[in-house]
Amino acid sequence: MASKRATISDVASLAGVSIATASKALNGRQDVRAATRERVLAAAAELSFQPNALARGLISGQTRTVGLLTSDSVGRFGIPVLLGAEDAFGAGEMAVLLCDARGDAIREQHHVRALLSRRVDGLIVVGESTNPRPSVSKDLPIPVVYAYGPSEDPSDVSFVPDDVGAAAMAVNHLLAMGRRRIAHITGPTHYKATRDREAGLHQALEEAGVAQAGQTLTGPWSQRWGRHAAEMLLMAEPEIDAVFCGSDQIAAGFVETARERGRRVPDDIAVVGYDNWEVLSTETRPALTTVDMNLEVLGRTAAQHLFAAIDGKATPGVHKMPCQLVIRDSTSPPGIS
Amino acid sequence: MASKRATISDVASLAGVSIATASKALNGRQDVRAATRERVLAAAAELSFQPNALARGLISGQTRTVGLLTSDSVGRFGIPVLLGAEDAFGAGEMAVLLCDARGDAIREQHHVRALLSRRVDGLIVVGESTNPRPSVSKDLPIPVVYAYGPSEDPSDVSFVPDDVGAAAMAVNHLLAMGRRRIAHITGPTHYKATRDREAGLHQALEEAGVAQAGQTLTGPWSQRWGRHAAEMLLMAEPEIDAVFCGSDQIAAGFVETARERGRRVPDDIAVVGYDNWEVLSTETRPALTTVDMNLEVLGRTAAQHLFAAIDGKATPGVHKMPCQLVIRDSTSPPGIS
DNA sequence: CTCCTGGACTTAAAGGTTTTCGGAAACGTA
DNA sequence: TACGTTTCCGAAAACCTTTAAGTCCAGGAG
Repeated sequence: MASKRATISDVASLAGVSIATASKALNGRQDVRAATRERVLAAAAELSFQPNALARGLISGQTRTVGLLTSDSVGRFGIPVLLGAEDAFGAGEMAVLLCDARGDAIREQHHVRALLSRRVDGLIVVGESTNPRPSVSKDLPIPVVYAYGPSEDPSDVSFVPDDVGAAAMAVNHLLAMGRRRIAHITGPTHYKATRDREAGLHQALEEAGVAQAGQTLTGPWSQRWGRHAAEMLLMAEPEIDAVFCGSDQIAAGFVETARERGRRVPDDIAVVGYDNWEVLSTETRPALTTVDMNLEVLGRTAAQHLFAAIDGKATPGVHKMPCQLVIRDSTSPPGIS
Repeated sequence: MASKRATISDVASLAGVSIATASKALNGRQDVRAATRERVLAAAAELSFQPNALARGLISGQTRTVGLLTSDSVGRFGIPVLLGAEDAFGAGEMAVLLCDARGDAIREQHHVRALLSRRVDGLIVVGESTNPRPSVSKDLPIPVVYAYGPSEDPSDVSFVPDDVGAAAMAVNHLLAMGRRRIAHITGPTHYKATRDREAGLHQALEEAGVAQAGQTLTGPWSQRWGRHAAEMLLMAEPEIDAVFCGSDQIAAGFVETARERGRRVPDDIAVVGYDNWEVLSTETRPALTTVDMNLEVLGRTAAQHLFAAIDGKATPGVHKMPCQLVIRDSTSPPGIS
């Protein structure tokens, strides 16, 4: 459609100057008379000139592009991290090259090579869970930052949510609301998230000198499991006054069954979820108090840190990012709701 | 960390040949003796040579990169489309440059310019709703394909779900199950999706010579609205035996309230949702029969079409992609469930 | 008058790869 | 021996931009 794209030499000849002068004028550098600059700018506008980023990158060695390598395309957790990162980059003039390895190590290596070949300035690897994952490759010529799923190698840079702290915060909230018989329903134990959140629960209970009500119940991350666990729990420990759930899905299931069994939430039993998955947490009745991992902030922070690393200053290690407790009706004091 | 990256001239001198020969050997072209090729390949492997995609793109004019421009980062609908596209590209050697305009036209133009400057080979624009949107720009030197949200300009290429057909299919399913008093609860009328789905409903009812039960109820796309509408509907039209809902959220709300009001689903009232948002459609009781828009397929198709357009053969117009009815328990015949 | 200074502009190299074309060697034929 | 053909390889241009270095000129100082 559009005729051949204009190059800087087209602009230069239209303005009647040399290529070098055109370049200087366009980049706002010294040694160009104001009138000349005007002429060049006018010519560039007329030809709607766009500098070729490839040629520019070839010279400078900087492409102003980063790779974003994700393992779980469809994942609930990868997306916000990705958005946060894209946000941080978009503010400047960075671009994001998106790759999805679908959890396959071979494909991941393939993508890393492709990104290297495209001379990206850095790499963000976002995991599908907070379980540590193999380092993407030992000696890459570019900095790498891990988000959500940390690297196994402690000399890499990783950003993860502070699950332990968040769980403790959630449980402390329940304690502050006067609850003392707190049960725990959560996900599979092969998730580090599960173990971390349980650790946070125990830590908070221990500090307060309160015993956990019943055993921790582990199962899949599903609403169905929340309902099933609710039945078991209400049978085994009928006197509980609070439940800390490992996810909003589990919490939603618990709330539903508790209602059906005639337990009032929050009056009889307070419930805290995890993830702040809005379609669940705001639509249950009552709306769920829940932990928000601030994943967009995490992604943005990871991206900003990648900038720093590109500029030379990296701080290795696993950085724990604070989470936030979103307080809604499911933990209101009795009589308020 | 890693020493300076190897160039083809490093490979050539290590193999003891000229740059031209090295290039030919690496690209598997003629006019190279087998033994020479071996030597070059060995040298490349030893230096772990990666051809510089920038230099390559500069010459060929093809970057093997496409831009993916989305308006609603966080959107439920953009994501699967994006994944499908990424999938189609990843199969070849294409890379995806991701941009999020956050629904801002200015930012969108900015991103288009940046992508053009990076010399992408094509552009996919994914919309946040099926409402037609302004064409991204009149005369772009590269092909553009619109996915989910079509362009206002009929000479552009757009791929959208066939909402009319899908709604008709859903209603025909209800009719086939023997339902005759079918009501409709849906979203805001300023969504084309709402209007299309209602059109499909009417088309199917008319063909069958059946009248709609009550007025169409429109409100927000929320579970809350589903509950509210359910109360109104069960009051106004107590004899309905089926409801076609404009989204799974609305359907989930309806089902919940219907249960509470003592109506059995599906025995008394069959329910069909829309979107197949699994966290809702499979976790309601009973699980929802619902329309799956096959958005990943749509995204993949759009990407494949973009390939074709890059190679010169585009077929303008709005292409309606078929949807699929996922049948679950919420529409089983009475007595089966 | 010469020399110097500094501004405004141009020339040319560099960056890494692909590709065209020409060259050289080896071989067969007359 | 002279010539044509085939096979393999290398020199150099091209892609587009940035930048270091160089040219040219006017004007001021000595």
